[in-house]
Amino acid sequence: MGRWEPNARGRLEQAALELYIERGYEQTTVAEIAGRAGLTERTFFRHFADKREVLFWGSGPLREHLVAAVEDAPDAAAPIEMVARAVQAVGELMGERRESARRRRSVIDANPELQERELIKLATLSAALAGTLRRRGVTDPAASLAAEVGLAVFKVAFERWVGDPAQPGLSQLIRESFDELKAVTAGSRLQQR
Amino acid sequence: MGRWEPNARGRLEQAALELYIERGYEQTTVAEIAGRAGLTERTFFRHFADKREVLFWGSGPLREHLVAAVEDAPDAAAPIEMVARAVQAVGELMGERRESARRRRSVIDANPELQERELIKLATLSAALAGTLRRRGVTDPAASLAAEVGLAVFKVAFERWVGDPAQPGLSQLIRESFDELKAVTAGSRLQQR
DNA sequence: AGACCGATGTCAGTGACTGTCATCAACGTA
DNA sequence: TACGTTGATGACAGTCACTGACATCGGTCT
Repeated sequence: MGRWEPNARGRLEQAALELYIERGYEQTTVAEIAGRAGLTERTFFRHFADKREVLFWGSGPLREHLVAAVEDAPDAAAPIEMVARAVQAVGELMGERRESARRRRSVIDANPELQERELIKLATLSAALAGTLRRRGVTDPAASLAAEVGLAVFKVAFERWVGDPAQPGLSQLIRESFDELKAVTAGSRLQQR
Repeated sequence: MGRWEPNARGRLEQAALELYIERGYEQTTVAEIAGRAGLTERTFFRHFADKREVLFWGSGPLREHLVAAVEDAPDAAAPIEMVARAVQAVGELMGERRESARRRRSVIDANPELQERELIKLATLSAALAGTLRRRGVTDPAASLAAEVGLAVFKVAFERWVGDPAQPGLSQLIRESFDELKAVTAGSRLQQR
């Protein structure tokens, strides 16, 4: 057995989530989180860059998953279709954990600092998607737009999914939102020259 | 003459921008900003909620402008068209100050904290747009999507505009990006059921 | 004159985050 | 077996963003 209890990182993550839910994000100090995990404040910052990051480390694997899905899409697919497939794949992963997503979401919704972090994580995903599209030969305005728009669709679908228990599964909501996107952008008056 | 030099807020803003450019955002302390403006640190925080906000207070008027443009759009216009008009209007406003936009952008690009703030400001604009659309009778998935997608288009156009001096005016880039959006989302394989 | 107001200064905090050095079990190696 | 190395942690001091409370003092109103 090691010198310390195993899984320090996991204990910190768990303690942080609990405290953020119990008292709110701002009312929780890093020292309290570390204390509940049986560690010191300094150690917290060795595992997470800052107090917010403990809620967002999962976005790394998410990014890899998205990128892989775009890389694996058939050549014949249109760019937006590649993105749609990737977003779908992620949606199916998250679809399992609706309750835990809702808990996490309630914490984030209550604090603007956390919302900022969430947005930059999404922007990172979008940039990764756009880069992958470019590597597959999609030229630039289209690549950025497809990635950006695809993530916007995901965002809208995800919000409906966590916000209303009466809604169907995430996968289906994403599909519906992509259809809605098509309807919205096909507005006959879009050409305004 | 008043007891103090006038325009404290403006002096703080000016001093902050200068210092952020000279030394970088992180290397600048609020005390230094206040000192250059002939004020104290405490006074800085009376004018700006935090060290970043000094770069972003302009987004308030921007929001009002966007919302007004959507409110003034003709009833016959499709939702995405209302958003496109609003974004165009804003684009024409900013189009004048390309150099100052570039300076500001270089500061923001160099610091993730500032990028986070920028993103949440954009999200606020998107939410305001969506709310205005709803008030005009657009139902919800469509309203959110039109707002979100419209701002994504703006973002892409804006990035090209500030990033490459060889690009045409912002107004034209926004028009082109909306066209590109239409092309991208019209991909024949979008229906993936 | 005197009461009040509003912008600023002063000062003493709290808490996030960092740099640095010490500790000590585990592990490899002579 | 002894010994050097490594890696995760603790201890501690420090910086800086941000806040609350109270003092100051021209300008303004009555």
